[in-house]
Amino acid sequence: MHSVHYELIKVCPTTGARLGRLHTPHGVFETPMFMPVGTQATVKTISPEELYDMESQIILANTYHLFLRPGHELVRTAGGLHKFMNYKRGMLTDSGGFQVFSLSAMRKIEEAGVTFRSHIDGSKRFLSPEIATEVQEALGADIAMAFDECIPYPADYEYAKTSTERTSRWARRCLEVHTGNNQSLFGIVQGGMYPDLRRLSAEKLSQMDFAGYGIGGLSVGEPKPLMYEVLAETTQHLPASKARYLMGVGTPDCMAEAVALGVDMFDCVFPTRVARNGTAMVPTGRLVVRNAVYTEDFRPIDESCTCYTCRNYSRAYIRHLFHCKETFALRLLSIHNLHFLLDFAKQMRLSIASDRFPAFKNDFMLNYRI
RNA sequence: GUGGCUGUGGUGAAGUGGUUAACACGGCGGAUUGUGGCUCCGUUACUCGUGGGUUCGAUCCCCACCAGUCACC
Repeated sequence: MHSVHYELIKVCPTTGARLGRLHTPHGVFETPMFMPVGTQATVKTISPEELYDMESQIILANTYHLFLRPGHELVRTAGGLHKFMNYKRGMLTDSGGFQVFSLSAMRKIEEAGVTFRSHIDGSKRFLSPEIATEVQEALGADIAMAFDECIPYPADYEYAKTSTERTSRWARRCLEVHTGNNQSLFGIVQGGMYPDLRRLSAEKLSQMDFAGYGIGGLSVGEPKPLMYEVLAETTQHLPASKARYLMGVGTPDCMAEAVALGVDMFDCVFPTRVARNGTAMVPTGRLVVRNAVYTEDFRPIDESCTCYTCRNYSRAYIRHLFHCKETFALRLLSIHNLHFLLDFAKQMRLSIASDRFPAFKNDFMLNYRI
C-alpha cells in the first residue's frame, strides 16, 4: 500500500463525478479538491493559518523553483517542506518538467533529461527523472510528480508521439529510483490532443504502480471543448482505484466539467494570479475590482460570500488599495479567490454526496460567464 | 516697479511655417489555467495660455494682454 492512497466513496449516478478521500501522511483529504499553488514554498501573500481558515487541504510547491533557490539540500536540512514553511496539512510537489519548458529561455531535451538555463541567473542546469525524483524526496511533500514533458499546443502527431513515449519511459525511471517512505509518486499522462496517444499513455502508466495519476498537457491554449474531449478520452483509461489530478486547471467551469468526467484533484495559479491583478472570482464570472464603476461601491466583492475579505471590506476600499499599489489589496483578493474555489470544490463534494451534482453543475453554468 | 525666461492632454515633457501633434507616466478597458506581485494588448490632445496680426496656410513668426518663474529694486 502506498503512503498516499485514494478511497472512492461514490460515483454520481448520471455523470462520472466521484466523491472520494485521499489518505496521506498529513491527513485525510476530501475530493474533488482544489489545491492552492505555493510555488516558492508559500502561497503568495497568504499565511498557513489563513489557509486553514479557508479549509485548504493539500497545497502545491514547485520543484523547479526550489531546486534553483534555495536548493533542495537546504530544504532537506530544514526538515522538509512542511517544517520549512510551517504548513501542517498535505503537500504536493510538481516535478519541474512544466517549468523547464515554460520558464527557461533555452533548453535542450534528450533521453537522459533536460538541460536548461535558470530564469534567475541564466546558469546552465540539468534535470532528469532521477534528479527530479531525488529533489522531490529532499523536499519531502506527501505527493511527488513524475518528471514529464508538457507538449505545447498545437503539436504535430509525430512530435506528440515521440514526446509521449519518452515521458512514459521517464515515468518508469522515476518509479525505479523513488524510495520515499512517507511520499508517494504520481505518474503523468500526456499525449497531446490525440485520442490514441492519450489512451496509449494512460494505459502505459496504469501498468506502472503509481499512487495516482496526473493528467498533463491540457489547458495549454486549446479550445475548451477540445480539452473536455481529450480529458474524457484520458480518464476512461485510468484505474478507478487511483486519484486523477488534472494539472493546471482551476476555473470553476473547467473544474465542473472535469469532475463530471471523473477528475478528483486540481491546482491552478489562476485564482491567486488574477487576484494580484485586481480580478475577483464570483459566481457570475469575474469582477474586475480595479474598474472605475466600483469607485463608490461599498458592497463586498460578493454579498453571498463568507470569506474574511467579504465580511470586512468593500469593493471601493479594495479598488482604492489597488490603485495605490498597496500590498494588502493582493492579500484581500487572494483570500477571496482561494476561498471561492475551495468552497466551489466543497459544494461539488456536497452535491455528489446528495446525488444532485448534475443540477448543481447546470445551475452554476447558467449563471457563469466567460 | 524694472529686466530676463517660460506658457503643448491628468503629470513630465518632444516637436515643425503645410497630410491624422512624438514619447513616458497616469487614467480607462482587456488578457492571465502544473505562478515573475511580472508582463502583454487596446484606448486616452477636433488641439498647442488669451486676443489680434503677418501668411495661401500658424502650435511654430510679430504685437498686446494674462499667468508662472528668476534676478534686481
